[in-house]
Amino acid sequence: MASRYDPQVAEPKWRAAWAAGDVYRAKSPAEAGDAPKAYVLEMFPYPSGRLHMGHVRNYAMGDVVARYKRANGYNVLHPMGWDAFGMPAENAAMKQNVHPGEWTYQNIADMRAQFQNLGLSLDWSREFATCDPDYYGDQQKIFLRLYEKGLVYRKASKVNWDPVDQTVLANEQVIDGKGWRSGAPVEQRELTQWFFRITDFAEDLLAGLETLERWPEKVRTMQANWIGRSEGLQMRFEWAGATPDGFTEGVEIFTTRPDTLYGASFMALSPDHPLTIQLAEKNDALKAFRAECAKVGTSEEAIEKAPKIGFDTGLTVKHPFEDREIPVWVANFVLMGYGTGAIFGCPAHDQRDLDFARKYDLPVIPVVLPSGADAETYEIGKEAYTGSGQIFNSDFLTGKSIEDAKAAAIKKIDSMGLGVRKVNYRLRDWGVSRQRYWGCPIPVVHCPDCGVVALPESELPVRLPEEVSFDVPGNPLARNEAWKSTKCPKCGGEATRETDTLDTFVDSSWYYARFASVSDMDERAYWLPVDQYVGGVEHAVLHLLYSRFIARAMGKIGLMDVENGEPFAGLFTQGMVTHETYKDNRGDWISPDEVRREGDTLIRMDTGAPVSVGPVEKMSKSKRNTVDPDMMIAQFGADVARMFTLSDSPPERDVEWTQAGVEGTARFAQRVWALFDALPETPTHAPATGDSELRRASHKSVAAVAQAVDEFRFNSAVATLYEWTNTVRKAAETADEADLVEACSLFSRCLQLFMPHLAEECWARLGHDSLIVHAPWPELDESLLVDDTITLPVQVNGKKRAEVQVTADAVPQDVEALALADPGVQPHIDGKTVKKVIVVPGRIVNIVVV
RNA sequence: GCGGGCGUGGUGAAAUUGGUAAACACAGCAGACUUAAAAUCUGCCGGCCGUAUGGCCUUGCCGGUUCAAUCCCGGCCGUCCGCACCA
Repeated sequence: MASRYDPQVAEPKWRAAWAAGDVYRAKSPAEAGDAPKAYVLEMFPYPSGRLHMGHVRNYAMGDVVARYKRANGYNVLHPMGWDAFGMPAENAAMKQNVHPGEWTYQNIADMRAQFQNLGLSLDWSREFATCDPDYYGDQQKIFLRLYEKGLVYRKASKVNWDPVDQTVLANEQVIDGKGWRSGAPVEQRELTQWFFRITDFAEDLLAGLETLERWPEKVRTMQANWIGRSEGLQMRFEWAGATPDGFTEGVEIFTTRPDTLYGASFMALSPDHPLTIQLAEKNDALKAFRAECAKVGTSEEAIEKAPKIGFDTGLTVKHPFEDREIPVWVANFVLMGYGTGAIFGCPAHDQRDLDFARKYDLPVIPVVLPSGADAETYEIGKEAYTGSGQIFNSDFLTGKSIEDAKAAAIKKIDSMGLGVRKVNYRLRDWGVSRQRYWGCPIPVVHCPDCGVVALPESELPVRLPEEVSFDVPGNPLARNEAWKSTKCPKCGGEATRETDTLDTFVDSSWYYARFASVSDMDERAYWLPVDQYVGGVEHAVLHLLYSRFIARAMGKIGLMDVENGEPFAGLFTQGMVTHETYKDNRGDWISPDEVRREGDTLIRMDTGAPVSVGPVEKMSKSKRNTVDPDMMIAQFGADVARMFTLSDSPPERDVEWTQAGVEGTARFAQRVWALFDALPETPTHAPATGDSELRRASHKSVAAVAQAVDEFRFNSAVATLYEWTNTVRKAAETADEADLVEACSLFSRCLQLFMPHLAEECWARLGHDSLIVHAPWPELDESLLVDDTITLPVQVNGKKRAEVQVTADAVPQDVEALALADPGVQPHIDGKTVKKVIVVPGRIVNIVVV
């Protein structure tokens, strides 16, 4: 009597066996001996309290790699922990009047239980949460050492202020002018903040991208653009007329187009330029103009639509090469944050400058001549010319190419002592101060006598106070007088603690090193870098850039040592899990489990109201199109849920969760079991010999699965498993027992990567006492991977007309003769001239006739 | 505006990267088993013509290179993503 596979019975049983054997614990370098190491890591989760399908897919992918590496003899580190600081805990505290720590640790307990139900091959012995004092205490140590090295500093600056979360945001965390978490329009505020000197590493972070061969091109491009290197000239324009106080030297500008200096027709200062601010103090009209500029929002649309406006200061500067004066304006499109906050305008060859010049009737002087244009008649209309060409109207630069002219202009300016070649970066230093409670306290104190004083390491960790209230908005630490008041470590006098906490992205930028070892650098050096990192693209310039920076910075203070400073040697960015969306006739979002299909239409289960199907979108609470992993595990088992997230789409692409699809995967699990169930009671493990179709198919399938997994093509690996199952089922009736048992043995070891519980069940059914997780990856019989005879398609003028059977080593002449004689080919070449016959050995024959 | 990706059956997709387009799966259709349903199994399943052997067409559109193009080149169209007043 055939039995059904019951995941509800089998899965807990095997998880218990794995736990009892502690089978996923990473070995120490000494225990590992000669085995190579493999550090496989998925981006650790925020403990929101609920697992979602995106987690399942993410961790299932990492698990395939970890299991594959383990089977191939690697010493694998595959840890799990929690990115546990952050706003949601404080929001919960405000809403539910619960301590953020209590809320967080409860969520961690809940999610850990959910994770454990997935049967992932995780080493839980290294688990930690970033809100553990042990962890953030070490982070404070890192902070202090970076401070000592000058890689951390404090300065007053305009910062992005999120009015909803009531905190500062880093540039990377402002998306379209809105806070990345709250979605609220970000305001500019002047605050004294802590910064990490990431710009010190701009060049290195950019150069390092070249070495990351196992990273997606897309992510590398995004980071390169974010770092935004540009080469140019930084130079000074000297005053022609009046000289403002404090600016006797002139005005510094940065340009990437020194070749167009002869086209300069105005200079523009940022509204926030120190000179502008100084002038505005004595000039009400300019003051009003600055206020006008400040009114324009920071949102994408606002900037896009903002008209270019300017204010003539009445000041003039000298052209460096010519005897002429250039007016100095203030213009709203010049940013204080880039270059020097001042530019020279060359309207002919820059669209913004042209728009500005046309509006204020400033000269437009073309100096780059497109090839084919006539220098006498060439004019600029509404569009600036930014293409290639030859320099003209430019004295000593005339006739040169743009590149040559740039070099010549820089050389000349340099020799005149007015400026130097300069590389500028778009990247800004990383502002890490956050005015929040639930984060890592910054370990310094403010002393009225000594100023900012770093705490000695012996006083770490600086713990968060337990007593905390969220009755009023703002930072609870700032009004916690008992916690704030302390002694200055330098003079012993009364002092107050720093109340800013660190951006939670600091927590996540070194956690992978903490998994490798708590303090022992030897083990950190052994495990790092992470060999395979898996996570979402949304961190392309946030977490992934910060981590690359911190890895380098920690290298400087002796706490990390990785080649090229790169913490992640391989990166894979996975797609999301999506689902159809549903709305009822009132326009409310409906959850999939409230919807029932009746014939061709969908209705609400409770009211019977019609339901309309919307677009397939990322699973989200707001659209209510989520599917709960726990429910899926209860219904189908963890193996099926995991398998399905990998089966239908390439891993980097989104996968649509469908009920029918999961049911298909569940049927597959049953077919697999039926196959093993039908084996003899005690299968004999006589070595399989010979070259039966089944053996050939099986060995080829193992090779195909291995290759697909190597290349992160899990959907293809799954398709191979499906196809292989069909083959074995068809062969089962007639196959030799040894061949059949061998096929099942090979199959179960491949299946283990995707459906580990079922694979264990199958392995046990084959009569093994040991666990399949200890089974090595199968050795292949190479001779079975190549066929003795092959079928070649025969084309006539590119159209397939027949097939011929040939031996694998047949010489082209024989193949050609066979093809020409084939009855299927004959009618198509009869009466025509065979011009040429192309024989591609092992591939195809093409006969060209006229 | 700049940069990048993608476009293949009703659907998700595959194609050893120049060599038989549509593997595998979902949905659908037909049949077997069943009193019936579910489950399971078998067959069909890109389009057009044809009872059929078979023929013609087909990888967003147009063109090119080649014996041969989903793959390479040029030009369009659509779509998604990233960046964006960065001098």
